[in-house]
Amino acid sequence: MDADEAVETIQREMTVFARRARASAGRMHPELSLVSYTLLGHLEESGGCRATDLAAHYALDKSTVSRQVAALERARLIERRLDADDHRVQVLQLTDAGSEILAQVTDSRRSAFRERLAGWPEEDLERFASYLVRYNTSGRADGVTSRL
Amino acid sequence: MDADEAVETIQREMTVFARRARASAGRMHPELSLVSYTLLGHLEESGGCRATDLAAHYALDKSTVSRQVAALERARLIERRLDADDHRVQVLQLTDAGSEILAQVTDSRRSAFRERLAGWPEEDLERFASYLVRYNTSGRADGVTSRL
DNA sequence: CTCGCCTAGTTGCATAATACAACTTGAAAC
DNA sequence: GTTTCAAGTTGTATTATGCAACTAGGCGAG
Repeated sequence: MDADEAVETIQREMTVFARRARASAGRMHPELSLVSYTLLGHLEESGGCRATDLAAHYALDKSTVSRQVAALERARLIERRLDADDHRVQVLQLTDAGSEILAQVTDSRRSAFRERLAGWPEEDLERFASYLVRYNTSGRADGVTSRL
Repeated sequence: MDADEAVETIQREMTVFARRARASAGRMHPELSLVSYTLLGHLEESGGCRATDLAAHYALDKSTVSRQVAALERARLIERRLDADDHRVQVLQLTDAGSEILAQVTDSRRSAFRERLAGWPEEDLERFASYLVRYNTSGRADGVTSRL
């Protein structure tokens, strides 16, 4: 395999993965869509952020994020509080219930991944993980170059 | 990083990728959605297959595939012909126009990927590609264990 | 052969995610 | 102060999707 072929394969396989993820995300966890799940995950990682940050990170329209956030708040999984300095800004944070649900979904997804990755040598797992990180961080997270 | 951490990272990063792909797929190529693109791609790879095969491969409902296929046929990108042996079966194949469009979209996606992967050592590209292939084929393509 | 069952595909219906545009409100610049 | 910009919300339309009910063709048991 040469570099061109490798790029081609990466393109195709990432697309297949994305396609399957999209098709099946809702079925594993009807209580939490892929979108909701990733939004909660980002809130956990970041320790709280603005709706605009979420929109930029995932290349979503702010209206979409607004509605998702509203739904998550209705479900008592996140809370909003007004930023003390700038009253336009709502800082979003996980509630205890949100953290718990997120942990549950993460666990069950992890089981599925573990099963999928069973039998891989540890060295390969670690290299695969580092490649994915490198790939995802190689584009800026503001949506400009992350549109793949 | 130990194996558990690696699995965790792979899970998170694959999810981020899937999320971004979903969010932005339609914007790069308004003329061909991610779904349509992958369906055409599969037809090219397989050299023609049934709607049911597409549904199984991507874990989609047959009704969804039926409608997508109808749209692709309306756009003259694919053709159906009845299987000679089994008249329930429609074999789907790319038209010349379909092949051409697919090639164009593939090219432009490839450019974006190349840019994204610029600077990666060839060795890493090849290993990344092989990991993705291994990951995607580790589940059967019939949707039973591919629901990630 | 015929009846019951299976498979491939279509269509009706409801839902969810999404984008875009118009709007509100608050901050900041001048 | 007025204009300009940024954060969010809401109205509207579109699209992808799943499920259920349906049609039509093949297959096996009797």
